[in-house]
Amino acid sequence: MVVGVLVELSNKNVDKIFDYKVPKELEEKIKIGIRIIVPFGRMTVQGFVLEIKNDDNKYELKEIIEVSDEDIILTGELLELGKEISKLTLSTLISAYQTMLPKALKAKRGRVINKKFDIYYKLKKDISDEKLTAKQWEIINIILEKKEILRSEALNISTSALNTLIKNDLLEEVKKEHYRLSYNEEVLPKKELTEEQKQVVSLVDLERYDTYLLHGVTGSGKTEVYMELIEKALEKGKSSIVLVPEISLTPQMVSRFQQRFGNKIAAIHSALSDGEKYDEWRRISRGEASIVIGARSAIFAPLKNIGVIIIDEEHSDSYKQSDMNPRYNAKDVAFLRGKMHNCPVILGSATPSLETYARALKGVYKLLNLPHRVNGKSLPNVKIIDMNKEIKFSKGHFSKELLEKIEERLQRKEQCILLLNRRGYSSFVSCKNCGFTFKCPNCDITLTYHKTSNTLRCHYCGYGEKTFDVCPKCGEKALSNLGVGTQRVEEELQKYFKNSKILRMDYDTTSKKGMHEKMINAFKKHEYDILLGTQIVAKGLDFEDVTLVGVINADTGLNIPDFRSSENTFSLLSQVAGRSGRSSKVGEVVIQTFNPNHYAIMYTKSHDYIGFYKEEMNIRRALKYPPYYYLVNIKVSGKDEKEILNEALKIKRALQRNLKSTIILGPSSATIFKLNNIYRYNLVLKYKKEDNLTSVLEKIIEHYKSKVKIKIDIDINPSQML
DNA sequence: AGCACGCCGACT
DNA sequence: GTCGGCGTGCTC
Repeated sequence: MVVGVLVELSNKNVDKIFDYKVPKELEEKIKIGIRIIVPFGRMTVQGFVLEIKNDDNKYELKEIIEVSDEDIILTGELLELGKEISKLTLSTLISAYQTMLPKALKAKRGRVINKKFDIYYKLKKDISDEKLTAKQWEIINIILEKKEILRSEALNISTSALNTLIKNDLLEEVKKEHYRLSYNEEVLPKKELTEEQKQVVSLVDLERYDTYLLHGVTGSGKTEVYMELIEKALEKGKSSIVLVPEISLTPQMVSRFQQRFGNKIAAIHSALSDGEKYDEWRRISRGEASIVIGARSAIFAPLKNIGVIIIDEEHSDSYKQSDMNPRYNAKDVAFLRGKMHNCPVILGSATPSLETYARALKGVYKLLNLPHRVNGKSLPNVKIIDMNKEIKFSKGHFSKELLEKIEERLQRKEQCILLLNRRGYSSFVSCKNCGFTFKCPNCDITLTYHKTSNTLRCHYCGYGEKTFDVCPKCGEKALSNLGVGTQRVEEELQKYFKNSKILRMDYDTTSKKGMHEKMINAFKKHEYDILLGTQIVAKGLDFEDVTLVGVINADTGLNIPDFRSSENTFSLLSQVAGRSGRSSKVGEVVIQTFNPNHYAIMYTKSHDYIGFYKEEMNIRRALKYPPYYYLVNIKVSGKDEKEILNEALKIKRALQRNLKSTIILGPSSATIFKLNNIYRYNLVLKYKKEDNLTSVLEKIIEHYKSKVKIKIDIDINPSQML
């Protein structure tokens, strides 16, 4: 027997199948999709069996050393998906398979994560004639009652009694696999759907592949629609996948699914340990869990017979993996799986991405609308405050009006959410005398001030240094904090409202495991009056008593050098506005901005997605951006600045020679030009239709695959252009 | 990835 | 004359 093996090394040079002989005694363990260990060059590596073939002895083959698994890891569908992803993203096949699997199942040497077993004992024979001590009876009685006893429970009664029973051959050992996570089986009765929701559900055909866009305003009950569709699929014996942008940020969503579907769900999030992820994966693969909720990678859940795939907050850029290969989009994978399983894919959002909405208008996706909030509640009233006028009166970050409205809520014992948009802008230290700012010596990034540790830190490479008293450039004692940090705003806020309880939620306070959920629960229980935070507070939270949402600085996101900055700002503002007035009380939103006439802000005021869409589409058309054009980003990076630029220019010329209708921009230095002492140039391609694009890009990859000094990263349909 | 092969500069 | 620099190529 000969097997075709894909080895663990992610390198274009070994991105192919290597043949190995299988020793007779291992033959019966061999299946397509399991992992094996093979000698490779002078190394020993793990790999996946992708082919089983007959001995054709073309040349001397090495033998495989060991079979690593009992069960198949890569099933037929996953094998197929990996091939598609590798083609779509121009990445190695092995990198595609590796991203599809939990860490414990990746082909890799090192720490092995094992299944966990519980040991039980049951009776081996009739014990009626046996003479037993009191302690032994205690153990036996439990077995008689429950048929078996957990080893640890028996040990608790008496170690020696248990050992005697085992020695006398009365007990039989039973091993049962133990999952590291457990779910509550209890479910709550489901909510009755509104007419609008019922209508939407009825329009989805669960018997065939199609993509639907569920465009529902905040508070319109999209989640109820998802759950109904999942239930319908479940009735047909089918499973489902629900993707959420950042599952650790949406514990409320998970608990709602848990309450409806009990232990049929498997929630995969980054807070799980590797062992827990491994267990969840196997529960899914064995069909013990049929509803998978998770972030991007959950799209690869090894479910059989999928009935519906749901992508919530579909506009979120977290569905695109942009930091490493394969640079895939979970939405594309969802379409592939939808086709394979012949089931619908539902994209849900209050503010769909322009690409998605354009396709829905063209009829490529079916458009479903939920234009109203449930129970006849209206969207909150949005007030825009021009901070240009305000700045003369206030010294801090708050307008008079926002402060008054917060005060009102405090009086009425209602709650507020305040958003500090820190994206692309955080607190940095600069010299008032000479303008000097601290930058990272490895990256080209302004260092961020961290008050707790009194250090300046680089957010990209982690570099840190102690803060100075005097400016290192001019020697003046004129250093000051600029920019807005959540900590500073919190202090300011506390000064205005001495007796209020403020909860600050940002990356620093929520990075500890479980903290995020704890904070949300505490706020829900009204242990705090004001929730102040970054993006985190904008996402899908549902608090009854929140009647005011304040946006402290709506503008920062607009200044990011990315063609999607308006879209992202509109989306963020709309999302956070949607947190207000979700129950019986009327909600209000206050947006502070220095650009009160910017369309992204104006359309937020009128809750007018369509208006925003039309205006933004005009800009995209004029500037030749998606959805009118497709983009490809080619990153050329390396240690030698001149050499990198030269190579980038060479690539540009090669592209110009081979592509007819593509616009080629650059090379331009990346937004972060120097990162960890590596220089980066970007080439951007814009095209509508270019038949031989893939083959041209493949040639470039091929040409650079063995060059150590120059790295080429290609991102097709990039989510951001940084 | 890791390791050998191989072809040019400064030395016991 | 040799040691060792690392650029290039190969791994069933």
